Amino acid sequence: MITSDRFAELRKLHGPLERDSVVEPAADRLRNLIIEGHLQPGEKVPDDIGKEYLGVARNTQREACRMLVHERLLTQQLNRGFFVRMPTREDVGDVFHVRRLIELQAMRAGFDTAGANRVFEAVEAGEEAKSELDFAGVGTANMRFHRAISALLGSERINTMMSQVLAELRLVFHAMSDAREFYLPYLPRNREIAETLLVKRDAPAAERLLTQYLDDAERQLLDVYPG
Amino acid sequence: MITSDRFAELRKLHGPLERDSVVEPAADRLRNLIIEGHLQPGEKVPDDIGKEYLGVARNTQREACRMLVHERLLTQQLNRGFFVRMPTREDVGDVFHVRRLIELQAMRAGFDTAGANRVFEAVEAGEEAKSELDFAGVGTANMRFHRAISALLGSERINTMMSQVLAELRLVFHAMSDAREFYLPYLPRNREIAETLLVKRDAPAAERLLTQYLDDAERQLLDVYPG
DNA sequence: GATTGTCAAATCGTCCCACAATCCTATACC
DNA sequence: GGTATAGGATTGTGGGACGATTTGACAATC
Repeated sequence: MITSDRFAELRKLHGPLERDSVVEPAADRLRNLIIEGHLQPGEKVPDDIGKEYLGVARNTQREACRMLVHERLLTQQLNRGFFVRMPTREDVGDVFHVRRLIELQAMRAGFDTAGANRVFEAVEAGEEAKSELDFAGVGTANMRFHRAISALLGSERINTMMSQVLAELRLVFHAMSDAREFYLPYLPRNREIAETLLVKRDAPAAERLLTQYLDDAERQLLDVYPG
Repeated sequence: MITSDRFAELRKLHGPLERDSVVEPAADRLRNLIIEGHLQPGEKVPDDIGKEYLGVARNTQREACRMLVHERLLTQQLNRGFFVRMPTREDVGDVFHVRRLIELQAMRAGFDTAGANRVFEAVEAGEEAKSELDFAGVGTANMRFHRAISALLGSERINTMMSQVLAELRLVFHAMSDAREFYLPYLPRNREIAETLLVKRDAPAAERLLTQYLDDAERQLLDVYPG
């Protein structure tokens, strides 16, 4: 259940909302609330977090929610309101389907040093988070790694697709009881993939590694994810 | 410039708006207005088509517009309102980038008879439209063909991505002066691709054909598309 | 004649309130 | 114990208000 205190508290933490347009930043905040798990999958998004946390009117919050519905982070049930999306097992399969399509193809794309750097930065961010036992950070870094990988394709559209798909995947983790350490064993594999592709420049091998990675992650996830 | 008469006229044509939720159907109508070219790229979407054409309040129309911004059909300029998106040349390149990613991969996917049927239905719809000199119909059928192709991948997410990308491509055509007959020469190639893939079952050959198709279409488009 | 400055009208972004439709809950009844 | 029902809460949408911003015209200045 959601209490007003919670949002008053968060609002105090994040400060008031200030920028030119109001809807986008409001949507950003809501998105973060969801991605970081402050709003659990299945949980209702009350109609007036707007006033309490975001400091925007009901209409405005609705616009923001509508955007997040479009991003598959929320669902809307008529006359019942907005809820944090609860991905099904099929959704998980589909997410990995898309990831295979994009990420494996990215292995075959060319790359420049800037792109390679972003990949390695993500790898290192993950390892650093691991050393600090910052599990949320590990998850974020992992997302970043895979976004960096798909960014090698150099398509703005694909980047946003990938961001959305990975955000949706976060919902899956928040819907599981114990997902904290899920990504830990995958960190070394991230590095291996990065080095195979970007240093050794053995794309086919990297593709095989990534295929294994995705297969393993999907299976492991589906093993514990409730229907 | 937009006149009220125009929307009154369209409203009479399309009838009043009726369904459970109101925003989605309103967005659907706006989307059609754009896809069918009644609203030209670059044109402003007045803040109150809502009342005049959609029969919804300003707030509601805003929500609908916001959705279409998310679909890349509209852009929003602060304090100036919503405009039909005007794709750049880079956008065109990126659209084809995504299409290659998806459609070429679809050549390698398996398929069932239902999927194959949808492809051939689209091919035939195109040929029929051609025989009736219905150029708009040819364009629609072509969209349908490529959606059917990418649907072979069997991913809900990819289907919607593809729909969006193709809708965006329509903007490109509406932004050109003379795009009527653009797709005519591509109809036989659609059939050839379909038969190579689904009847002869020569996926590599189909992939080559489709690669050629996409390369040609992109080049031909960029040749005439203004910067 | 071109640039700049000013001002009014139009439009936009947002908030606020109203009200019907719907859902939720708890109480009463069988 | 289960079902019906009434009342309250919440949602979806309409419509208006108001400040902020843009736009376009017109005057002032270089």
